[in-house]
Amino acid sequence: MQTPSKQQLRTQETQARLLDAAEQVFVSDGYEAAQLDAIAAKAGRSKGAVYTHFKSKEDLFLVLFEQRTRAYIDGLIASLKECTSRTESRAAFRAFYVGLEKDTTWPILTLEFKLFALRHPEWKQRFRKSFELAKGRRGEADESEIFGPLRGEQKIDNELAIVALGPILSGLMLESHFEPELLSERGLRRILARIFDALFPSTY
Amino acid sequence: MQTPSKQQLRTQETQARLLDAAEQVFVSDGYEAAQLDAIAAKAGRSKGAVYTHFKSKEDLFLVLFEQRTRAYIDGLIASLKECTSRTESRAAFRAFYVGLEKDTTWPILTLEFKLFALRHPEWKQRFRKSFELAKGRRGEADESEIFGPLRGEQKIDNELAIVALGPILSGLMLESHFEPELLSERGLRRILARIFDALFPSTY
DNA sequence: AAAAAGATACCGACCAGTCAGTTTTATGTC
DNA sequence: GACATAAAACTGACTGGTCGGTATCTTTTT
Repeated sequence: MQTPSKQQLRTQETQARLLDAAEQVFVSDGYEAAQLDAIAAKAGRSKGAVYTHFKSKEDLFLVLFEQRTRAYIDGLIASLKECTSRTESRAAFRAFYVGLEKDTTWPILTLEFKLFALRHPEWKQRFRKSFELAKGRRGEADESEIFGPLRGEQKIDNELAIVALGPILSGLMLESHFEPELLSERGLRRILARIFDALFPSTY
Repeated sequence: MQTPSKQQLRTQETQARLLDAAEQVFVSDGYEAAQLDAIAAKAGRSKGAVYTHFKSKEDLFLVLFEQRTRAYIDGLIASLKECTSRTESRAAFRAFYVGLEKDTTWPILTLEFKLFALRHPEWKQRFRKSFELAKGRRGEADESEIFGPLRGEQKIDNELAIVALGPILSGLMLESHFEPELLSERGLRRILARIFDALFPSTY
């Protein structure tokens, strides 16, 4: 891998800036209300720059989705790779999930992505691609069978639990804005931990 | 209470039609993308009619929120009122909550409401009013102390659990569109039941 | 006859997307 | 190295469609 040219660096820099700015604006205003001018300004660029790097507002949003989903999965995989025993894996998974309560952006962003996908069936295919990529990589990591060798109902419950974690976090995160005392950082951690332990009993 | 005049009936009819149409369009398109023309058309009225009954698009949305929140709480209270024992109350609450998985509109609508409130702090006051009304009525119903006489940590965990239920349902409902096999109606019921039982143990 | 509900045509602000022109980087050639 | 030329990144002004809101007129109810 050779050192990137000045132009490649420039491109990377601008794209990263635009994606970061887009993330902020999409989360705080929502996809529809988000303005490309605002995103560009926050990135220290002009709207024209957006269009040299992305095909459209929708494309920018989808690339952001793909990029962030990959990063999220990478983080999860990384924290699982090091584990050697099943108990260790479970603890790492639990810590990763419960620790997400500190990130106020990601849970809302995923909500926005899913609402968008729901309402733009023409992009569903592209979303599915990322979902399945993520699923595949999680599957790989799960070769070690973190939760088990499971069969029948147990296996289904486990899969159910895995797909449920993210949405539950998103829902709670959003609610925390309206119940700041109860769903404080501490409260969130507490209830997330309870839910995790209920969905993933430490012994089967 | 005297029989309503023809005009009052007309008004009620139109408002109900507009609110029903608004609910559908807001859910399927999202607040920002929803068009008043579309809402009016779906209600068999014109945009002008919207403005004889509501101050603005925002007002329509907020009235819808207030109306639906009241209806939701009414439903919950009604199913609790009949109970005489604590076990009965718990079962009724559980059935009510787990049964919500059949309603695909309400969970998404609440998401939309909360995202709106998050992004329009100028309306936060009006939202809070409805939230507190709902909370108050739930408190009344809870005079029978459905979940027990609780103290300390237990009491906090119980309150946490109560506010968590709704958002969890919303998150899962949204996710079910992307995991239709796992989060089928049956799958949803199953995981909702598990979560409920974990958050509200039948014995303390 | 007057007041309320509703329809329709219209306006103006807003904003995604475009385009012509400028700056920056890459690729030569001597 | 200096200089020319092309290509890519970027800017800023502009445009055209969209849609919340309004004003005027018609219909229904009192």
